[in-house]
Amino acid sequence: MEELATKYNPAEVEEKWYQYWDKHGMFRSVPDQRQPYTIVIPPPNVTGILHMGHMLNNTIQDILVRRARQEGKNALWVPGTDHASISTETKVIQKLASEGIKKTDLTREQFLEHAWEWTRKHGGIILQQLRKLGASCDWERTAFTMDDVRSESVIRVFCDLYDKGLIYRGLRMVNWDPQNRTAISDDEVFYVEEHSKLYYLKYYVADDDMSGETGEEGEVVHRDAEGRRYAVVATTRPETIMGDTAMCINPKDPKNQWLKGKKVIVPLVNRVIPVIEDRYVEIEFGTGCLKVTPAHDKNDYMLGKTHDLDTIDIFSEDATVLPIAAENADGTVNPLTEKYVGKDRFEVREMITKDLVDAGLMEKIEDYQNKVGCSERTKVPIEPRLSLQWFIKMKHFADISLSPVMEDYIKFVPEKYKTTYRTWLENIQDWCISRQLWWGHRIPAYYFTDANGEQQIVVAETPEKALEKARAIMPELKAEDLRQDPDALDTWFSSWLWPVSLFNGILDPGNEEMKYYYPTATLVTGPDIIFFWVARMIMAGYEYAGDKPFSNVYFTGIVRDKIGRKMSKMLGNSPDPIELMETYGADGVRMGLMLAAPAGNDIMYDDKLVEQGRNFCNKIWNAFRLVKGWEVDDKLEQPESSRLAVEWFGHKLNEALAEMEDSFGKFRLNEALMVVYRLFWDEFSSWYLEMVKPAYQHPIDKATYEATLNYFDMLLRLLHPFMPFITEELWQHLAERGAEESIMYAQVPLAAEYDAKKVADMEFAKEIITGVRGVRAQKNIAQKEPLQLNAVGAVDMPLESIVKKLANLETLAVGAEKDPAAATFMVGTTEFNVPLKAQIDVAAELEKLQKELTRLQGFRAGVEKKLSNERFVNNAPAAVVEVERQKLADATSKIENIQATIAALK
RNA sequence: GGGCGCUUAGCUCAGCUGGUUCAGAGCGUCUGCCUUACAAGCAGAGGGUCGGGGGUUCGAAUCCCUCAGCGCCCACCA
Repeated sequence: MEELATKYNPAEVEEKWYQYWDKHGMFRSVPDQRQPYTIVIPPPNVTGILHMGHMLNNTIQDILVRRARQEGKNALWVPGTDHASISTETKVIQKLASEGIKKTDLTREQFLEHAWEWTRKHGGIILQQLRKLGASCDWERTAFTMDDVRSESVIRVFCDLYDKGLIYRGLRMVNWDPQNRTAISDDEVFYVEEHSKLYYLKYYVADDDMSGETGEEGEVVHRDAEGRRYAVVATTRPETIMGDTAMCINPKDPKNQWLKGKKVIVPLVNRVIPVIEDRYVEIEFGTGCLKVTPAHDKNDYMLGKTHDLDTIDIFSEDATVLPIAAENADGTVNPLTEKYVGKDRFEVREMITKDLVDAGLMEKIEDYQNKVGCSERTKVPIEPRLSLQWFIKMKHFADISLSPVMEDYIKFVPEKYKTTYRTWLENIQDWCISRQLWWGHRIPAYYFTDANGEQQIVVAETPEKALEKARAIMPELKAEDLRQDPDALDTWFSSWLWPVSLFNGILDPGNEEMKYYYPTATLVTGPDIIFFWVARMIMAGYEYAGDKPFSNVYFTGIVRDKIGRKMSKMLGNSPDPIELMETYGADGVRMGLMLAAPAGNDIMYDDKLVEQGRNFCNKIWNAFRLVKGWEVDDKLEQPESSRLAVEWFGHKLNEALAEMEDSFGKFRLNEALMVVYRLFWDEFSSWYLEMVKPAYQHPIDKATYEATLNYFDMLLRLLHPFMPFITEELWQHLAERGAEESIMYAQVPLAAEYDAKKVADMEFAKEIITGVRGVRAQKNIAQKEPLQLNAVGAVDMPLESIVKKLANLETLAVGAEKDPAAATFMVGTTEFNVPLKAQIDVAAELEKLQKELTRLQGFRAGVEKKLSNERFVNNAPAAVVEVERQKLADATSKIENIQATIAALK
């Protein structure tokens, strides 16, 4: 074997083994007799690049998949990407803009060609980056939400739900970006603090009889010089008065009781509108009177629906036809507004304010600080507008998806998200699935005008089928008379089918792959998309595959920087994952992330973590160098100490195996990692290897050597899911391996029974060794210098040979007398002493003993107090009382021992 | 405003169906070591009245109440 460097060099190793695995099809899975273990990747944006969140998420998935493989399961991890309609379309628009091309200058087909080109150019980078991380995906199965199977699945599901009556077209208040002339999602709206005005407008009472001279107690009645009564409404948007269709008061508002049942006149517009009552209105805000403009405000729209109000849109060209065509939805007002027509909304605000003041209809204007929703992309204030959108009725889906999670048929980790899930389902709203975008799956709805001049809609998978359906209504219809809906579907409408569509379960229900791989085992994702994605996959899973899509959902945390801020481009606080892997190795990065990542907890990223990971790689590497450097002598007899060490580590290993199995079962991957980390570093390297290590340039016996290689092999297998590269490298070096062997398929050992007594015996021995080392450190005695050790009184010493070796003792005497001239330490109730050639520092020794004595006396007093409490002795279980008695006895014996030592020293 | 959760060593977190696994782990800190596997290391050491207060109990980090601080989600004041 070639000489191994003292430092592990990940770069050389990682590339080599990834290609080896890939070349030999080791990630490939096809159905067979084994139990399946399936994970579908949360598809990253096709044009995205790897960030720290991906690193964490995909490391977890890889660990689960690799572990399952080593448990003998047929593990499959399906990769793929998401077309991410909004973000991709935005990027393409930006790119075109940089070339001086506007989206509106292009036809749909031309634009989509640009989008596909963009996707081809940038797509798949992220999948390449996942390979660097070691992701063991079955790349032959790589899917894309807009490839043929997935697209057809989406369209089929849309048609199916439409036929089932679960999809409908309805009005919805959208966030309209007047500059881009498109609706944007709530997530793309950001709020900015703005200095604005609060306008107090006069709404005169219609047909006022001017009665009620003072009004009731607490009422606030405004009157003008002629005695006519009016209400005052506070608004930040006076220009919308043209869309007012009601005024609203809180029925419990004492100030405005007199307005109940009245009608009022919209200032300037002179339209008569009713006064309605709704508890939604804040009594304390402004005057307690709210103008209601259902077409231009979300809440007003809700009020309008509840109270059956008219809707007047002041922006669309024809206020009665919805939705508004994009070309006249640029924020200018429509002919309904008479003198203001064609003017921009902000210009209109100024004009109307002046007109109101001139007409004496403005009570007052106050300065006001409020938040205005703006488009993330164009930065202009968004305009809430009504438009026709496509919706899915969610009641049915909520009904089928609640109990599986609540009853743990689908298990959430951590469990707290069950509550979040339930709350959402219980208050579910219909899902708006149309987006005013081109990039995505185009809605398969087709419009035409029938013989009566009425608009008709048909929904079908292809234009041909749509024409067929349309001709059933209007036989003479031609293909060109059919107009397809221009909108695309919400990206989540393809994502929610992902676990089913990946196995072609939509187009070919009940196929062999579906039967074998579905339901999948575990979904690994962030809690931020529990509604957008997780819940909806559960719905679609039941609707289209008749069962849950996955058995477990592991919610990861968010990767933050070390002071708790989210990683973001703007802050520049996110390390580049690729650079990180180049610096610390993929294994080091994986390990560092996992150490700090309990399920559902955010992780505070710090370079220290990946440093620890890298250091651990190096530790493994060097332990391997030691073991592989040993000369074996077949004739050499196994020393007693080695025999005992080998026996002990077998028990220790099984103890750790049981802990790891438990941790994996609970998805506590960081704990499983910590167990194996300590097993390798502390128990194996620091203790075991030191126990069996032959003297310098001496050979080792065969039995010990082979046992050690075997343990090393087992440890590498246990570590492999966390650190795939270094473990493969060393596993291959550890023994002669076949041409297509891999640790990926080396089975992880199952936890067997172990003897806790043997483990405890070693702990006792270790404490003695540590005690001697402590004496050496204190007295400045080199490890090379052999010492004598005496145990005072009788004590069982089954691991004497190991203690002698590691503590470097020439003698270990049991049953010795106290020695005032020796350095002492206690292990349990046994006192040990090390006779010293040099004079010991009596004063220092006394001080140390006195301190310990004081502590023990305090401890004993506490126990005595407890035991003298009758209620404790009578009420506590016998076992607990017995434990206390034992504590008392131990403490007493220790105290006597120390007192004797003190006396002897004096 | 509605809901959920958190507060334990300098940092990140376990422990929370009450009682020797009850005060733990990793990292960091301090001291001494370049001891031929590893200074990305070895050996040793120190460090917390479990956010404050009250209660239940023989017994509370663990259960209940309350106060303070922090975080997340949802709905957002015209």
